Amino acid sequence: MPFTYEHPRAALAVDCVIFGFDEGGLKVLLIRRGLEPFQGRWALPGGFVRMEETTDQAARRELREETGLDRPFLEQLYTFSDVDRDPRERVVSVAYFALVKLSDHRVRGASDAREAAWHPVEKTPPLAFDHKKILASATARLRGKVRYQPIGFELLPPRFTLPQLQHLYEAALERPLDKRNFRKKILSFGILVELPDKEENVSNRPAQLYRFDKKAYEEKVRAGWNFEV
Amino acid sequence: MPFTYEHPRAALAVDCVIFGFDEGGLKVLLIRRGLEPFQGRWALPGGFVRMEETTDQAARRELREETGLDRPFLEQLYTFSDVDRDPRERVVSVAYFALVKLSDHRVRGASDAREAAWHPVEKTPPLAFDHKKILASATARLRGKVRYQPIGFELLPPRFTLPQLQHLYEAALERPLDKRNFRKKILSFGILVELPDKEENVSNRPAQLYRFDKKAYEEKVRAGWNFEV
DNA sequence: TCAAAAGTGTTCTTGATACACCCATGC
DNA sequence: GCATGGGTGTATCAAGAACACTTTTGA
Repeated sequence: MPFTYEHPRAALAVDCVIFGFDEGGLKVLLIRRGLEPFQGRWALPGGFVRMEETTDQAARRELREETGLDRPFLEQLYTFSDVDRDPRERVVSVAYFALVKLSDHRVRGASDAREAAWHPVEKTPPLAFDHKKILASATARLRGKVRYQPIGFELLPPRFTLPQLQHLYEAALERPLDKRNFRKKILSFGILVELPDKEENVSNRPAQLYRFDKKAYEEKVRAGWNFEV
Repeated sequence: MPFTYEHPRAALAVDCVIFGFDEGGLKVLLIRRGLEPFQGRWALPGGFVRMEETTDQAARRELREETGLDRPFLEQLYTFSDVDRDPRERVVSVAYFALVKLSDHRVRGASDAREAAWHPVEKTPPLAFDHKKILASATARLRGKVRYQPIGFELLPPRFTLPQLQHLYEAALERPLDKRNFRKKILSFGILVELPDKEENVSNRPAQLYRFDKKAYEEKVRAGWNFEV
């Protein structure tokens, strides 16, 4: 129910599309709503913006509350303002786009009052509000972004293999990539460091482990490099 | 001065970065403020979002009020929410990015109470609020967008020459382009129609006039074409 | 020894870049 | 006839795409 105003104003909220990645592919973090409207439905984590914080700060706060992570990759996505997107009253929502390492993070889940879970991006349950639209917009952004910015490293654990990275790219771009060309390209960027170890406990040839060289990456960004895949 | 609320809420505004192009280069439409704060300073055209309209509709309304144009190219840019971006009270602004044909349009200018004028993008006067930041964000978007979407046609008159188009690209990308390679590339897209006429009243060889073939363009977008310059 | 996934080079094709001279017009 | 900007083609180089076999491990 709306508050009473001298002149009514829209409420301002943030919603976060939080992507993760594991063997099962791209995942998005959803919360099951405990209250009306849309009670019992899954929704993007979000909440109202406080008077003393920016929308960025609000998104970061939500993200910390839901995932416990402090410095995730986070950027503003788009502002959704359909007049009736919330049945209670006018709520304008600034959507954010976040990438987290599933390895870092265990969802708070049932310990909290709310139920939270990772869902495969390509088959989410019905969502509350206009969150289906927001999610579609976020996956489009992910697909676009992955092509020219090496954001894959935000989603993978600190030590990862090239096949893992390739699967991530294939999931984001929704098309298969040639193994040899992919390796050639990625390694040519010079932002991966080969580690002394290999994958363990696999029943096939173990893959080489790498880590992302953030320093080298930032150098090359400054030097105007282009990381188009 | 803020209204009185049970719980205070931010006000919601839109600001429009409206680009035009003529012989002098890229221009942006600015309004000189008649009221405090920032009285007398130049600012981006904008205003508050009404309860019964989306931010898109509010931006379109502002644009129509300032330029008289009805169907300009318009897209959402970014939402600016710094707590003290407006000295009066908390105002969150959704910025929009618009392209108009200067040929279509004469600024309402002094007829209105407000003074409005086109300023060269690369040397604008000091701006009110955080509008310098918004403008910088818009020019970055323009530079990025021009590379893969033929938005040049939104800024040029219905009939234009290839040298005009090239100058526009050079202004947006802030670097010179090779004439022959540019023509080859642009014509290869197959979205320009050669008109029967040539430029007039020039003291040199008159340039061929073209028009943009919107139908062909939309066909090719559907077919998955790529218009990277 | 078999199954499963990792790793490795070369060829071909395509698109990007670099570059210099003649042409049409107004004055 | 001269100054001004418009218009044209080719050769070189770099990057992207296609493609098949050998290697390492656990079972």
